[in-house]
Amino acid sequence: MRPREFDHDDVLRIAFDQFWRKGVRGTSLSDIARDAGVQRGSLYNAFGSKEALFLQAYERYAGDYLVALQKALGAGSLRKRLTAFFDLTITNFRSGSPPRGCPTTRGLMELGAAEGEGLDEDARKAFANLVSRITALVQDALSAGTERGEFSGNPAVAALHIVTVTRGLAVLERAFDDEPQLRRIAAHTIDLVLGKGAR
Amino acid sequence: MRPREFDHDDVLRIAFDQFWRKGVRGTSLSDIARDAGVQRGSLYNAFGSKEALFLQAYERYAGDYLVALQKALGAGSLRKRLTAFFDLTITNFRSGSPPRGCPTTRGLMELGAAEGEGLDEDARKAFANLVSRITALVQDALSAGTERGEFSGNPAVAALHIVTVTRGLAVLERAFDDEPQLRRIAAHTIDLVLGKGAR
DNA sequence: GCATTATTTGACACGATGTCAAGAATATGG
DNA sequence: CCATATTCTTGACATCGTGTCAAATAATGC
Repeated sequence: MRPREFDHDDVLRIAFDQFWRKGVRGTSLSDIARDAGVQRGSLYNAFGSKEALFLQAYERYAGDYLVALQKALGAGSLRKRLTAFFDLTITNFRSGSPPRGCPTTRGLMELGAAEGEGLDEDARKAFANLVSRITALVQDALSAGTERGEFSGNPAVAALHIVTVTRGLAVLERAFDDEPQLRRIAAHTIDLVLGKGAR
Repeated sequence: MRPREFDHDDVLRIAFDQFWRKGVRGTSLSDIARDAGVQRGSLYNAFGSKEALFLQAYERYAGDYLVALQKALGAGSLRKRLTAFFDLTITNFRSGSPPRGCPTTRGLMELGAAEGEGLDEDARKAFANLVSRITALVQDALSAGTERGEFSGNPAVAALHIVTVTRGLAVLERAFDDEPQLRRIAAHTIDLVLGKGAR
């Protein structure tokens, strides 16, 4: 067995950074190989394909992201927790270098574009998995809020609605580049969910 | 002046159909040229680039779509109108051939992927324009509902929230392929907005 | 009829993905 | 301690897609 000459995780991080900055489509394996100081063929040997590499890089990121979400959703009043959740989401869209946006959502939409080709299905499942886990976190927070009387609806469908809004924000972000507007929508959503909206 | 040997609109329709079915990335100009019985070079001459062709094909479609939306949002009680709006949106995701989803959202996310390249900006504006027009339609419906006492919030931010949910649904659609779930989220959103939710 | 102008056509350059065979480096077994 | 097997690396190659260009072509206006 010949040992690998590069660090698996380093490459995933470098790849994710490139995908984030230039999009999946706009990033070539040559770019990543150059940045990582690895031969292009080695990447194919280690990861299989560009899509497979993206998925692995993305799952790495998703793990970190979920930890941060869990933290944001676990402290303070329900309103505070939801506010922190949206805040983290929106901040995440706009941190780092342009062109901004949600790497997950963008990547998924790009990958899913091709016609049923196997890995397409893997991408779908990976994303569905992340959405489900986020939804579960939100649902837990709402359930806890229910016990404390801060929320009195159906946590399951309410959580799904909230996650839907965050995905919608990821799309609007790319259209408007208007952070205050995103935050207004987020605040309005929280008001609606908690029933303290001006209606 | 030598006359064009193909019909401009026909090509836009054929192109949009291909983009819809295979995604922007998955469709080559050769595909479109073959389908349209036109030489690839002629497409470049007439439309400039793949992105420009997509944008034109997309604007064609957006026009039709807005007409349908206007119709859906103009009849009956506010609840009926919003229901028709979401219904049209979700049905639109799932009509036609796989891989389904919202052509607008998908296309935009794909196009925006590349790093600031000029046309990127055009795409952003085109999409922002569509979102703004949809939002205006929803806002009008809400305003009318306000006068009739069916709605008592801020139509501007409420409309934006509703449109955000539809964009979120477009994303979730690609992850779950679960129409009833989308409809549940839509119904819940309407309940929240109209204040008749179980909360 | 002729020049003008726009379209068509085919060839070309370039870059990206993915494959492959041959070479190189290490671990394992004798 | 050496030989072999196994894996990684490397560079070449095939294929496809975008976009450009010059030459050929076909109407239109004078």
